[in-house]
Formats: sequence, structure tokens, C-alpha cells
Amino acid sequence: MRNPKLHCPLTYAVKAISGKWKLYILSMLSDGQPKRYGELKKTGENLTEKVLTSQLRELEQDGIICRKVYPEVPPRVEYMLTESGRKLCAIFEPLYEWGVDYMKDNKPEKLYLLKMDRQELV
Amino acid sequence: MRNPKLHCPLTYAVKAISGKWKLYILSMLSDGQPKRYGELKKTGENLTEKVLTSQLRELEQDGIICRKVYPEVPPRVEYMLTESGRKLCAIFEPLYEWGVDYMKDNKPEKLYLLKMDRQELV
DNA sequence: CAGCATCCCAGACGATACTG
DNA sequence: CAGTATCGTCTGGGATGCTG
Repeated sequence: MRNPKLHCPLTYAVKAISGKWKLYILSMLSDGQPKRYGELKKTGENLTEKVLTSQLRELEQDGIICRKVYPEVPPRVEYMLTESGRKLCAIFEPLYEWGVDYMKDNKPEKLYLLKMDRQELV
Repeated sequence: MRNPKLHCPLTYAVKAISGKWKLYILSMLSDGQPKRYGELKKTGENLTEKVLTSQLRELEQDGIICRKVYPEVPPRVEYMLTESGRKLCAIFEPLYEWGVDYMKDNKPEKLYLLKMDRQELV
């Protein structure tokens, strides 16, 4: 390894956000308002409960979001960004900008990726 | 979607660097010196030819690296970052910093991830 | 409402052998 | 040297149904 900047923490960071629905979840939570499980599920088209739960658990274990259970009936569970999660979301801006350029340069053949937009980030 | 910052280009960007050996390759190329196929293979422990080739092809199609073939015998092929690739690597710094904090907060149970370090980023 | 339990599959990744 | 070609494996994600 020549460039220490690219050492393990970067791999960790990328893995932490690499789940198929994680950016969707982070986008939902990025307004700072806690969201209920049902809300996340409702607006996530084609997102199944098993997958939503697994993505939430992973984000929680990675300290990016936190889960708050209200002892009520019917049950209520809310998810929100942690401090670490807020920092992470702030970092996304330059990466987003890079993505804009990246898409600009892409040929029409690659637009098959667009199906992901509808699915993940309506 | 509430936060447009998290729209599709970010998903694209994350997908572009999500291959298992892509950060390794980018780290190797980030010193600006072109690298030969054999060099990339040699220092990448457990990295097979098929996988190395596939990762290189994907990075190339995404405009992050470029491939230069020298018409010689024996054959010589060099890979180097494109302008877009250099921009991308520059963006990694804050993400790397976030990863450092992220690792600091992690409990020992999670150190199983360390096997990835040896494997990917020696 | 917020989930867990099962079963299943495509695609990423790896091992091995071969080649212009 | 810089790859292809095959085959096998493993797991992230999906479909469906059930529950405290």
C-alpha cells in the first residue's frame, strides 16, 4: 500500500454503506426527523420486511442509526441518525457531485441503471 | 426523497467502488504511476486473474481507470487513473477520516473485519 | 405495528486449467 | 505476460407466510 489514505478505514466506510437499501434509508433519515419502521417500508417500493430489517440492523450495529422502542400497544419503533450517521451523510455531498459527472459521461447503454432509481430513491 | 443530495448519482458512485478489489486497485494507482497487470496481481494476495480482470474492466467502463496496451512481445498492459478517477480518490479522504472514527467506536467483536485488511489492503 | 422464519435464486467471487 | 474459459461456492437479497 502506497497511499495510507486508502487504508482499511475506507474499506470499512464503503462496506458500511454498501447494502442495497442503505442509502435509501439514510436519505429518508437525513432530514433529521425520526422515522417509523412502517414509514420506511411504505415509501420503499419493493422493499421487503426481511431486507429492511437486515439493513436497519446493520446500520445500527455500525453506529450509523439508532433504534428507539416505545413500550406501547400497538408497538412503535423509531429510527434516526446518530451523530456519526449525520457526519457520514455530510460527507456524501462531494461523492454525489462526482456521481453527477460520472453519469454525464456515461453512454446511453448504461442507463439500465435507471431502474435502480425508481426502486431505491424515488 | 427528501434530500436531493442523496439522489441517484450517489448510488452510482457507491456502486462504482463497491467491488471487492476496487479500492485495492485504486490504492495501487493512487500514486499516479501506471501499473502493469502483473504488478497488480502480484501484490494482491489471493486475488485471482479472473477477478482482477473483471474489476479492472468495470473500473475502466466506469471511466475511473484507463487501459493502455503496448504492441510488444511479450505483451505489456498498463493501467492508470483517469482524471475522473483522480477526482474520485481525492474524495476518499473525508470518508477515510469517518472510517477512522467508525473503527474507534467499534467493539472488539467486530474485529473479524481485520481479515479483510490483510487480504485487501496489505 | 413491527417484526421473524423459511425457502429460494442470481450474481459476485474463487479455484483451476489453458492460450495468443 | 496478460489474459480466457469452466466450474463450483457462498451470500445478499427477494417471496411468502406467520406472530407477539
